[in-house]
Formats: sequence, structure tokens, C-alpha cells
Amino acid sequence: MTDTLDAVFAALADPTRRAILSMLLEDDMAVTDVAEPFEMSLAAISKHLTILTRAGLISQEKRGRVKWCKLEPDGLRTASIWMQGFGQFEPVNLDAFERFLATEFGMQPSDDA
Amino acid sequence: MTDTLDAVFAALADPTRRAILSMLLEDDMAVTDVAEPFEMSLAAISKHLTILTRAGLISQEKRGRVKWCKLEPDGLRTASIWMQGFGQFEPVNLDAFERFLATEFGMQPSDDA
DNA sequence: GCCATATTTAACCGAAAGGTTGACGATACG
DNA sequence: CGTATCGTCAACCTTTCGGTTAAATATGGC
Repeated sequence: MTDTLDAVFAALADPTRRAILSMLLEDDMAVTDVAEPFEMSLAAISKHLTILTRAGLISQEKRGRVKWCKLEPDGLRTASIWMQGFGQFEPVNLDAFERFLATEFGMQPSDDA
Repeated sequence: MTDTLDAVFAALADPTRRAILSMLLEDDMAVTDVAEPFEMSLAAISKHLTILTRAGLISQEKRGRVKWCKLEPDGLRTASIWMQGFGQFEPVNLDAFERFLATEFGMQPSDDA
């Protein structure tokens, strides 16, 4: 698991790789299309994709001569759980929680929190 | 903010640094004490602490000749928010949520979730 | 003032990261 | 079959990383 954390955090430490993940959030993409917006060789992007794959953050499937890249959000799970150990700082979840309260119980978020 | 994410994720990518953060979760510590359990020079640990400080994950305050290291859990916030964009996978928050429901509303967690 | 303790700095080293270019293997197309 | 496209591999380069040791810089105690 230490190895997993190493790989995931190292993968996330590079802005190009984070940008790739964000792109894949929209849709699955071919390697060439992933590379298109970057001012960098295709080979470099290919390496980044290998690193993301080994970290379990994406998967790649070859169909014909095109290799499709797919986001694997579950790859973040271990890292996220690890981070959770350091406190509650999840505004997105907080929002979801407030929405839950509003819809389920008709409560309004209080300002004194 | 890209720089922040770079620094935080890069800091977290090293197992020694993650171990240090876990130690500081217990209590604030002097540099020498942080270094004690590691089979590594004090200078190396000092460098790790600098990296953690620059990433905003810890703070260091010198009192007398001792420099105290303190965990800064908020330093994880930006990274955590970024990760949240990729889905909900927060078992700890889920637990907290269920406990909240149990104490506030007397609800029991349902099994059909 | 002197010595011990706490920590950083400097110089160095080998290995890994991130990029390049060019050749290669596999697949599709005409 | 011949050729263009998709993607990786290999070799190389430069910079950063993670560690070392030795010297330097506080600070505290006697």
C-alpha cells in the first residue's frame, strides 16, 4: 500500500498528468487526442499515460490501432482515505451534506458554523 | 494553485515524509525527535521537513535551540478539493455522516445503500 | 568563556524524472 | 501490396531528488 500511495501521489504531482486526468473526466480519449493540446511530443504524453496507468488512475484499452484512455476514479480511493486521516476538510462533501439536509429535512445551512 | 498542488502531491509522494506527517498527527515534535526512528541522517530529515514546510503541510517554530514541527492539516485542503472533483469516495466522511444521523436524528444506517 | 546540543548549510553523489528525436511494430485504407 | 496513421521503444540529455559527510551556526548550561 505504501507503493500504491507512492505511485498515486507521484503521478498527481505533475501538472501535465493532472490536466490529462481532468480531460478524461469529460470523456474517454485516444492517446493522440490526449496529446493534442499539449506542446510536447506524443512520446512524452505516452510516458505520462503509462505512469497514470501504473498508478491505477486510468486504464487503457486498445481497439484497432487506437488505444482508448479511460479515467479510473477509484484509483484515488487509497490516497483519499490516507488523507482523510488528517482531518475533515471536504467542502464538496459538506455541500452535499447541506443539500442532503435541505432536501431531506427542509433545513437551511446555518451561518454560525 | 498549480504550484501548490505540485508541491503538496510531490511532498506526499515520499514514504518518509508521509511517515513524518503521521507522527506529527500524535503531537508536535522537535526535529531531532522526528529523526530518531529513521535510519537516515538528521540532515536528510531536515530536508524532508523543509519540503513539507514549503508544501504547507507542516509549520516549524523555533523556541530556544529547539525547532518544533507542527502538523498543518489545512495544507491538504487544496489537494483534497482537487481530488474531490473525481468522485465521491470518502468512507471516513460517510462514517461521520452516519454518526451524525444517529446522534442528531436517532437514525440507524440502512443496509440497502 | 567553554563545551554540549540542536539544526542547517555546502559540496558531493548516484538514481530517477521529464523531455527530445528517430526507428520500429501494428493496424487500417485504397 | 503499398502507404499512412497510431502508439511505443530505445538512446540520449539535463535537471531534480534523496541521500551522504563535514563544517558552520545558533542556543543553553556550567
